[in-house]
Amino acid sequence: MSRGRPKKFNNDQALHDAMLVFWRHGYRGTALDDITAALNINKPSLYAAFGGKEELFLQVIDHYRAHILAPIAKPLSECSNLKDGLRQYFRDITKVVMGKETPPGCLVACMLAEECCQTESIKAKLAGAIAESDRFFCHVFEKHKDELNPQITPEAAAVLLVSTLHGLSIRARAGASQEGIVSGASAFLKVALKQP
Amino acid sequence: MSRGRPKKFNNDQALHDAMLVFWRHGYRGTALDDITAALNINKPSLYAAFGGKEELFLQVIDHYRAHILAPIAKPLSECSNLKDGLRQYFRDITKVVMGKETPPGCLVACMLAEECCQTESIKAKLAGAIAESDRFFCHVFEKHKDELNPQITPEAAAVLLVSTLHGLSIRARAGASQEGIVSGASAFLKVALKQP
DNA sequence: TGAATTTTGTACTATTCAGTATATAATATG
DNA sequence: CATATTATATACTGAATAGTACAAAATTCA
Repeated sequence: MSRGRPKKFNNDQALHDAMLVFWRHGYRGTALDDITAALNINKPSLYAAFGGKEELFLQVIDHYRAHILAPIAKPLSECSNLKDGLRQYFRDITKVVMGKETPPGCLVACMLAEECCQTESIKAKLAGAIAESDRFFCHVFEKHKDELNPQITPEAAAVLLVSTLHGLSIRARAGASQEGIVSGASAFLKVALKQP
Repeated sequence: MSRGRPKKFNNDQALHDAMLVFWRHGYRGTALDDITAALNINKPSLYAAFGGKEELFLQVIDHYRAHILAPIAKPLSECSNLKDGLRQYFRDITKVVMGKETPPGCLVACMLAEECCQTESIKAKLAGAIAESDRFFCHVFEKHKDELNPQITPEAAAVLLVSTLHGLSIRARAGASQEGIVSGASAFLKVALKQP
């Protein structure tokens, strides 16, 4: 064990809990005291571990992408059949968007709407996350181009998919029913894939 | 003329200017001092005319819907041809979403992402705005059902359209290029309408 | 055991912000 | 002209908030 008084919290768990607070209350709507209360730690500990509010938030976004988005995306990148792969993906991602186990909506989308015009580093990080989502889905659609509606390119389909999910996030944020979210998601599936 | 000292500002113009401030900086990100500075009035005047921050914001949303959204929607509700009507609508609405003359994104969508879990009255007002958009587009699609992709119902098409625009708002908020926004919008048009 | 080291806990500071009290200015009416 | 009335301007208050100073606690190592 290293020297000095032992830490009473785990950095990764703390990041996860902080994520949930930001996710629910937004960046501006979250006070650092809300976070220290949720994590049951003190402010100096928070600052020592993560830096100030802005730096903490940037790390929260990384955590979100690695621990919430990536596991859902992985099966899609490995699927042999686009239709089934997307179905599974939408099942998983709408569960997140609807906010049954986590706060509603996509964290990236919601925080971007709020904070984009305020803090440049946050805008850049969130914009980067969207760009990577675009690239990911574009790659998936290129790989399965034969299953795509021939009216649209893989690039456009990726933008449409990501935008649809972000729009559904807004809707979930408004308290939309499960039906509303699912109907939007399945509408995308129906029109974006080539019909047999 | 009425008795007493005359007002130095016009309520509607003030609402418009306040809208622009909220639109750019968000609800939490806007200080009342930002608004009084932009309108060149004092806080007691603001309170006398509109009430506190929350009440002012609710009126700003009404103003936005009446003066930004409604004029764009009107031609669509009167068009005889869905394809051309939607094309015109997307031309107009993407101009707003891209934020050339106004701040980027849809005000309703962006403020909902930010403030939904905080202030119940604001959430209700914004959720109501989305519900009305849904109804509007659903009505339009029902009227022109013959032009719609038969894979989807008018209800689902309306949810998909509104969600797509909200998602593109997020994207615009991230600083997306005009191409990115337009490609998403035209992708919707290509897949949502019946192909000739 | 005692010094060095790292984290924790408490208390504090400076700033920002929503909302208000009070006084003053400008107009209409009698 | 005097009074009532309405709006403006300045200054203030109390609460919240990001960030920090400093001392106490807990651990390792010599």
